[in-house]
Amino acid sequence: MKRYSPADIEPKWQKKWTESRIYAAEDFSDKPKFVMLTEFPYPSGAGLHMGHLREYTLGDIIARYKRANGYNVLFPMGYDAFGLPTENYAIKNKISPQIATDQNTAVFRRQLDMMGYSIDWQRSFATSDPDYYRWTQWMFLQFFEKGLAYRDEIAINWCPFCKTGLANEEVVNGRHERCDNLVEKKMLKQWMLRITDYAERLIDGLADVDYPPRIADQQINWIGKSVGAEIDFVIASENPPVIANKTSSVIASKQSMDRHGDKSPRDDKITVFTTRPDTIFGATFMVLAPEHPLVAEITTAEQKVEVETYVRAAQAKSEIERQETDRAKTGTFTGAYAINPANNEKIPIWIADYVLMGYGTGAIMAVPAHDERDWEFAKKYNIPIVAVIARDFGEKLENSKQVEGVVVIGYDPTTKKFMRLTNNNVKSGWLVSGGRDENETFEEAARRELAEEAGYVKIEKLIELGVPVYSYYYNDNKRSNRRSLSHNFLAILDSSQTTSQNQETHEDFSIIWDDFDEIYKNVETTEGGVEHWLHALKQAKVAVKNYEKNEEFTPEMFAGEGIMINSGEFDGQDSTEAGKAIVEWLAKKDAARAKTQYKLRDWVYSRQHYWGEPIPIIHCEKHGAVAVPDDELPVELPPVDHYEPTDDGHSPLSKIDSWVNTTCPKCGEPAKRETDTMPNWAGSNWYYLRYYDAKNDKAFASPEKLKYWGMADLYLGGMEHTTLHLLYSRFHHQFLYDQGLVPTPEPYAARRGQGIVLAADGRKMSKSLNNVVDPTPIIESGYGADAARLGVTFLAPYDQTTPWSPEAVAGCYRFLGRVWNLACDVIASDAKQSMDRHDDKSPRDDVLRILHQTIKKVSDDLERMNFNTAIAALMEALNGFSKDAAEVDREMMSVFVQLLAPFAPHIAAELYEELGNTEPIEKAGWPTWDEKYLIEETMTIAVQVNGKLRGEITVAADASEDEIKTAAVAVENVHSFIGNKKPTRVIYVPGRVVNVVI
RNA sequence: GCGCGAGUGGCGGAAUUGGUAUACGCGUUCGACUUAAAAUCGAAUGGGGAAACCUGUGCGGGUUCAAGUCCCGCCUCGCGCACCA
Repeated sequence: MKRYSPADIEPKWQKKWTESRIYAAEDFSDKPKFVMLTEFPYPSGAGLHMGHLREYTLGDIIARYKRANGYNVLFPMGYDAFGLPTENYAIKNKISPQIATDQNTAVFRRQLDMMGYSIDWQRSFATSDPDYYRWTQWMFLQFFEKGLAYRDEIAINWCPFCKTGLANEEVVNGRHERCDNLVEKKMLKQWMLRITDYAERLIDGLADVDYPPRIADQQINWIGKSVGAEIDFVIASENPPVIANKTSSVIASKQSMDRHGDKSPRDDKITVFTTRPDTIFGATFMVLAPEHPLVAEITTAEQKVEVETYVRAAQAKSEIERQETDRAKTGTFTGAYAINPANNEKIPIWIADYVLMGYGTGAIMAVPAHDERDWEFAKKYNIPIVAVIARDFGEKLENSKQVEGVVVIGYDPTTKKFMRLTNNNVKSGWLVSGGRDENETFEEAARRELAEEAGYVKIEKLIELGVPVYSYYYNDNKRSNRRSLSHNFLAILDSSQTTSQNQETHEDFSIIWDDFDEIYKNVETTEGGVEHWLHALKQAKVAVKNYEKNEEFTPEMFAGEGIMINSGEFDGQDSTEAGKAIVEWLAKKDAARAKTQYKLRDWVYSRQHYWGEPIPIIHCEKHGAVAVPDDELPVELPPVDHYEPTDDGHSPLSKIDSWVNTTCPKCGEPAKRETDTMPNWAGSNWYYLRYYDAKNDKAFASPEKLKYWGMADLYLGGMEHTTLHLLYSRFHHQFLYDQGLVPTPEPYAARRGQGIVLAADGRKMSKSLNNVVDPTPIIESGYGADAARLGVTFLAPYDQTTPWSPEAVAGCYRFLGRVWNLACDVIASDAKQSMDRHDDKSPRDDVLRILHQTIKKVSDDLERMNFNTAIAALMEALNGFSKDAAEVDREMMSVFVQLLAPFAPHIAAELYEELGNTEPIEKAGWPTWDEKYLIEETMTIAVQVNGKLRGEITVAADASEDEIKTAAVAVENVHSFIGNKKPTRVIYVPGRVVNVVI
């Protein structure tokens, strides 16, 4: 035979496969079915890239492996053809998008064929085929009829470069994910899909499918579920709102002028959404988003100019600017007040751009003690901070009796040292602390304890260290559990009193003065729960710093759960429980209701472009938006002279009067067609279903075939689609399921994301960096498709982002050349009819063992999708074979080639035939291993002394544990390490290692 | 800031339940073949050391006869989200 030459054998086999249709999937086959779905390509002008190569090669490996294992495999392919890139390509090259699509899909088809993929091409289509998008439009009308497709005029994301509206998911860091241009806000009347109705289902459905955690987490995160409550705050009536005049158009609205005059107090309320109703007693102000409709109504005359200025400034800020999180908080007071429904306190209403109109109600109750943003804001504008949740330290103890007390940290400003008490044990110490007596304030208790325990009475300044804390302990004397509410104080001592006086009650205590780090460490060594002391010390450190800078001490912000304080009847309750109780309590007064919020927004479904599915709606003056009747579908794209998008928010279709003007399907009166088209994602929402019945012209697919094929068993795709296509198509499918149109609640049984192939320099491949590697030239340069397939698979685990390595393909090519040469040798010699040779430990046994080990390893690795290590195992096997090449016969070589076939199908098919097999390799099934060939006569065991490797022993496979241990100790090197010491233990791990412990 | 993941030779990466760290490939060095080069084949290859041996999986501790793997505390990088109340 000749040398290995992929250029000769690959096209030959590709032609055979196409002609024999050997990879066609069979509807209703008796075999178990397996749908291997890969994301279909967007047929851009650039052709197949490395990402495609990796994804489709992985898909093909699995498809071929499953087929060999007896599955009826559907491995389909289509084209996601509608959308901006094709339109831009067409405009640039002055051809129609249809022609551009035809040209590009032809290129893709040729390139995919070159790779030898086992695709069932009978079922292929492009989403821009009218036969296909007829059903895309039909499905849109199902949403429309159920009220899940609706029109709304809202401020949407607008890409000024692409001149189209975008969905939320298409905006990444304020930029359009496709063209990377900054996105603007624009008011447009848009078609929307009510994906928010499915928010809960989209989360719940993840429990029933096999997605990697990072994908499921990312979707859950994006949906952004928050459980909380809506609470109404009545606007205080003694501040009559000013009537805005006509010139102040920024905040004046017609509505506000109309509504002023006759309003009941109940109407004048601001509804907020909060996840922390438990903190409501600490709501010391409210904040409205600058765009909030009530801003104009409530602003007082004195504040009008300031508020208008602020609102204007907020509007002028770009989305990017408003999203910068490290920006200092800004805002302005409206002059109005609201009543906190929990405690009837009058609290000021501010506006600030850290509150977003697009989430919740666009208004918040601000609780500065327990929310970082509110805390920053309150600090800046000197708004009171009221703590209503106390930190809860240590483990909760049952049946605790509540006690109250103080902790006092003494500080000497002259020496800058902190005080601790101790007795004989100098290592540890404690802080001044004690219970509060009846009729005594906490501050009085603090002064008394400091005097009694430490003997200090002159205090320059006593500072309460923020929020009181709870801690738990067991009281030895009373033999019961205690829960202690402790107020913490920093006592800045008066420098005129340099030594302790009056130390009456506890003369056995002595005082130690420490630097902060020391006292922190020494208190820490005290037995028992001192967490709350450490917390108090940290607070004291901050307070000292403030004191030295002559600043007020601002209590810390605490956003966690804890115990209720300053909250009326709810005091002492656990905040989690109290939150629910407060909502119920307010609900009885009709001032609150439980509410779940999602970050997910409804899906902006309109695009102002030519190359997409026309939205099949007719606008009639009498009947409004009317669905195009089913028998008139598809609404085909009319030919146009200019495809360029316009700036006015309308698609080029709007310019074709003959197309736009039609009649109303309901009344026959003149009417106009909708001129917006659907987004790129519309076609990919359901394409997998079309593969099940691609030629059907009565339905998008027949119920029988939908039922037979069911869910896609494995869906391989890019991580970048997790919150785009993957989320959208799950929503779309769930809706179809609810209408009884598909038999499964989820579209994909399992999802895996392949990693990105970076350029060899470790950066992303991009035209601008000029580091793009195309797969096709690699094949054409002589390495061939098989080497390219091996190369991209061998690089790294399939789901890992990794740099491309041209040398890896060269290495794989060498490997295939060696496989080829070995097979040639086997065929040429042909002498070894030596199946019967069974000497002990013959070379033939070695070769057989290697073969069966490899069958096992490759099978296991393929099941776990460890493709790179499966290839390594094949390489190892070849290395082993090469050592005893004379022992390898045709049968063994055929099995090896079968194992190679999913990865490198062309060379495998060729060699399988050359090795004398009459049936094609596709009919050969998958090899199985026999355990009896795996058994070795001897085994090598490592010998350690105290866990360090000191030698090796080779023993018979059936040697007893005692024999092995004896042999291990006898090893000369081991012996020298043991010397005359006696081993205390000898540990034997079967088949692995002996460890001698001395 | 929040969520997820990862740190192992010169490089990509291996390592079932804790059990001989660096499989496999690339690169490098030496050798064979050759007039020569390429291709191919063979050998070596974590670091230090002549060797015995020491040392070594991001850093610091811990558990264990034994730690890349488990626990505690950090650091760095990547991805996603980000003023979401």
